[in-house]
Amino acid sequence: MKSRKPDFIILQSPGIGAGYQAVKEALSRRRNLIIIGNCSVEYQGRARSLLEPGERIVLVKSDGAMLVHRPTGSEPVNWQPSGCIFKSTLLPEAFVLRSVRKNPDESLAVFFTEIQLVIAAKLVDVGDFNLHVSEKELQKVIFAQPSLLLSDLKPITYEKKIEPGFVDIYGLDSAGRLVVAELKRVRAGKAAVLQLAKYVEYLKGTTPLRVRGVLVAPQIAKGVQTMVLALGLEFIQIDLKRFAESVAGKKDRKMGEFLV
Amino acid sequence: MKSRKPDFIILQSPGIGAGYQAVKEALSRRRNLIIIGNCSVEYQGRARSLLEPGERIVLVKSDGAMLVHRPTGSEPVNWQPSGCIFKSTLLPEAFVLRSVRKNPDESLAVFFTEIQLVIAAKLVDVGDFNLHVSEKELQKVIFAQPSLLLSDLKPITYEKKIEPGFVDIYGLDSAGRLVVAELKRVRAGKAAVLQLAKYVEYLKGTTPLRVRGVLVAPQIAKGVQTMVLALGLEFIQIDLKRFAESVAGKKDRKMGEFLV
DNA sequence: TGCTAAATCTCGAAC
DNA sequence: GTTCGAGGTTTAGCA
Repeated sequence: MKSRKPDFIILQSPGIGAGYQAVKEALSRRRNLIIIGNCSVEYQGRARSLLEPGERIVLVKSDGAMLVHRPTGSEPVNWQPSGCIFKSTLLPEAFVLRSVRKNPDESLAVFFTEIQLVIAAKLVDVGDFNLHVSEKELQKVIFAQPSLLLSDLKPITYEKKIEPGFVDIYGLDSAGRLVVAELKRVRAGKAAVLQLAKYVEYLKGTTPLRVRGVLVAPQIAKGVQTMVLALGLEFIQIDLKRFAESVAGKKDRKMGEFLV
Repeated sequence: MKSRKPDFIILQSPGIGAGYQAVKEALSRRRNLIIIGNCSVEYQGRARSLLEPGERIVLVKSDGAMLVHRPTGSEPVNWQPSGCIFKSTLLPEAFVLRSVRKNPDESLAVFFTEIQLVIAAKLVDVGDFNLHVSEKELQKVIFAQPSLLLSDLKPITYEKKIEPGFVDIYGLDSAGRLVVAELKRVRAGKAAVLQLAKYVEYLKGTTPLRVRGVLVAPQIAKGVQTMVLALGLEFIQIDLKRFAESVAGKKDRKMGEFLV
């Protein structure tokens, strides 16, 4: 196991002057920065916000992204995306870290009156990230193996653009009907049914074929099943785990091809 | 200026054994935790993901929220919301931090093979957070001062539930017409117009009154103006800054009432 | 650049 | 607990 010499700067309770210097230095070196301290925060841009003083964790990433985290909650209370420009200022009683971007015009300012900790670190991270079984992957799997959905489905295309939106799966069944499938990775609700109905209605006006609207999801919200029937649509329940296995199988095959 | 004695534990390159001990201790004490180290990450739940090894910043908050941040990007690569249950395990070559929750059934596991830094901190943060000029605030301001929108508007209610959705503002004008206003804080697009049209069509079927559909936004997407006219609707441009001032005014008044 | 739809969306409120 | 809609949504994929 190879170990890397840590490239860290750690300052404990440096005071706002030394903290300011360390942050400025870290920003110019494009280090990852963690600042813990008492601060208030102002945001101005698409909206405005004001956060009264308190102890927070401020993350500044090497690409310029900035996050202000309170001690609880999974979401940052304030943030700025990557690609922003920083301005740090030392005032008599506070160190101000300001991040600005254009389009949209937004600015985030953190006023530190007390700094408990500054960490500047150079992190190396080139690991691959893979997320499986997105809706798009579902589309591809069903397109490649339509029998997983309907035994007699001959898919024509997926992600087909029609006037009201994008149809997930578009094909023909053995009875010559046009099949329009709306896929949901999560429980299908009213909105999904209405979307499908919209597609079906539109297509009825553009083709002489009979149109078959199929809602595909692992689950359907209660009460929505009756709506499906009332609108002359179908609901097909799928098992995401089975599809995940199909995705894995496809990936393995692809990897095998790559290795040949 | 009052200063608080920092309640910190800082461990630099503790090794996975000592790191494991420190993390376990910090979790049991409900501290905020920052772990920097080389790790791989597995997520399983609504989807699945696998993140290959690399150096990351892992945040664990006192309410059980957990975030895995790569050195770039404003969003965490993996996360788990607050209220999760942690299980930490020490393996021969890795320290595993696992967060589990039910409903939905999800688990996130971080495998540290190297720990560069562990910080456990007790943070105090009770500062108020105020976000101004949200869509809801717009509604309230217009409801309180309808003349900002239309000189002759008598609002009846806002956030009115009708069959196709929620009408932002609902009122009468001096000509006795039912006014339905759809508010957008950002540039209004096709979707906003269609939503408004849907509301107007629905209401025409439920009232003998004439119905006046008003789209309210700081800007309108190009080409959408013609659609507004074609559908017999109106577009009213507003200045968000003016409304922000009204919001501020309202807040001041409220604060004044509070102080009396 | 702009638009559309998805997201492990998250968050809150109403029912 | 479920559902529904908003969000400084963000993000990714195309036209």
